[in-house]
Amino acid sequence: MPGQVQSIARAAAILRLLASSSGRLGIGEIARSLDLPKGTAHGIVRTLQDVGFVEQDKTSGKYQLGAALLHLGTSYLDVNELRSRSINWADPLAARSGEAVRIGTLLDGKVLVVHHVFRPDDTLQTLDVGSLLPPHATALGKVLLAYDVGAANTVMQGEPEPYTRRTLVTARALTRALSEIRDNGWAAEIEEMTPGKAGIAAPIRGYGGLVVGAIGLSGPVDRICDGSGAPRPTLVTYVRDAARAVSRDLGAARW
Amino acid sequence: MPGQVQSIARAAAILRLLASSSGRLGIGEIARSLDLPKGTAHGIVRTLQDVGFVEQDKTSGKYQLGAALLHLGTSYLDVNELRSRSINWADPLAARSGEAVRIGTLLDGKVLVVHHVFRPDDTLQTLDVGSLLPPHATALGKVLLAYDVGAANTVMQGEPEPYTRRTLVTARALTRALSEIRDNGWAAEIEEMTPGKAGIAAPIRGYGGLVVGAIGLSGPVDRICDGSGAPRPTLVTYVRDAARAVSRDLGAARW
DNA sequence: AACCCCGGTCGACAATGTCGAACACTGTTG
DNA sequence: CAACAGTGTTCGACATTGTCGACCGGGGTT
Repeated sequence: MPGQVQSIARAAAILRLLASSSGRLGIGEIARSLDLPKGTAHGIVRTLQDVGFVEQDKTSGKYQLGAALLHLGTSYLDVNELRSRSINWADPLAARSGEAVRIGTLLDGKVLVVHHVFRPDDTLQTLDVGSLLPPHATALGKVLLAYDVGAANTVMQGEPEPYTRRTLVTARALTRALSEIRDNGWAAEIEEMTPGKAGIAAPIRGYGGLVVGAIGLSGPVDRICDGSGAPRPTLVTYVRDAARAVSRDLGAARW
Repeated sequence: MPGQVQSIARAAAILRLLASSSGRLGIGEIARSLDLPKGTAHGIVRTLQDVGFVEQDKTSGKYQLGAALLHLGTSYLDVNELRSRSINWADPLAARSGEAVRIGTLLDGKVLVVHHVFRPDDTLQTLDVGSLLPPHATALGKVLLAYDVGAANTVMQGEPEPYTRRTLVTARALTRALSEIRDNGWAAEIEEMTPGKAGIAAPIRGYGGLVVGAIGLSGPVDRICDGSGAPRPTLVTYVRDAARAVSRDLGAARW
């Protein structure tokens, strides 16, 4: 495979940098972070500004992401087949379970939320479509890792952040959990990300049976789990049924 | 101002092309649309694919927007000051008025929705944060045009699409409407976009008094307007109050 | 089997982007 | 009050870099 177009790769790196370091960055900081000459960085940023991908704060002179990206991002949602097929099944799942439903896919080793249905009868929730969740501490993420050995290895190379006492951080614990998920066909997460919260998720398969995403619900641990501390079987069934339905819509043969 | 970085400008054009022609495009179509040699287009697209901005459908070989854009888009929302300052005031406005509230800004001569609060007690609504609205047929858009002569001229150069019989399409009608909006300090739209729907909007000013966005509500015409067909004064006051509050938060001196 | 369209590859050429020094400006510091 | 340390920005010479068009291999269709 021939090489990349250097300037475009650099432009993308600048955009990612601006996205990660939430807030505004000066041209000097950008150049330093990416190890580029200031002049070069400036040229790239200027064209990104011309096309609306970054904006410049007039008073401070610093740069931030631009409005054009918002439209591109939502345009992605329009063509994303995983999302469009999921919508029909996510709403019923939320209604039946009474919990918030999210659909995610793997992006760069993390979980990208492509759809989100609020918990019924609860208003104050923030939409987190487009946000990235940690793969090792969410039910969605663990499902996705279970069926993507490459990503799973990458996560275990790094140091998984311990959000709570129950977060799986060692490679041993993660490997065992993922293997169990593969056997069961679904994953649970109980207070591994936030105390008092739990989640259940199952894999969504696309054409050819490949896992292309995951669907899951999350809520207070005392509603997700039964008295013995295990996920309620009825909820698990709901989630798995929804996952199978979406998979069927996506053209997965018989899952 | 020195020139742009050619390849980046081209890459941006490809992304916009993919966003507009909703669906997948082949490399040939891309090259033809932008008048580029196939080889060149391929190199750019390949790089965009490597950074996750476009994805390729394995079976058809066609390209579409990639997942990384979704995250960049929402990252933009996180740093967007207009949006973050608006949120505190959009919810109360929706609650007081009982209607859906939207906040928009001008992008490329169209209205980009940066925040959206659903109408209270109504569930089935689709979130249109990130979507583009026509400037000449929405209350938000007319407000923004009224305070941006450049964009207003551009819109009038083109041929404004007539959505309904009441849509303003001639330069004369638009110019008069915008002038009136400037005098009043707010705008209304009654069945100019969709029959049976109406909206009210007011300008949001940033530091220095410049108009940086607009806030408005929309709903069924019989709830927005009173018996005589004019927008209800109480609703207009609500909207203007909210716009002033946001402007104050943004640092506009006395508006 | 001949054809046409597709996406992908390759290598030569020069247009293109890169680079580092210099500029104008601001706010701070001695 | 001047020197300084920052900032974002400009410029022009150089050669790296991306562009370009012909060519390859494969699927469909005719």
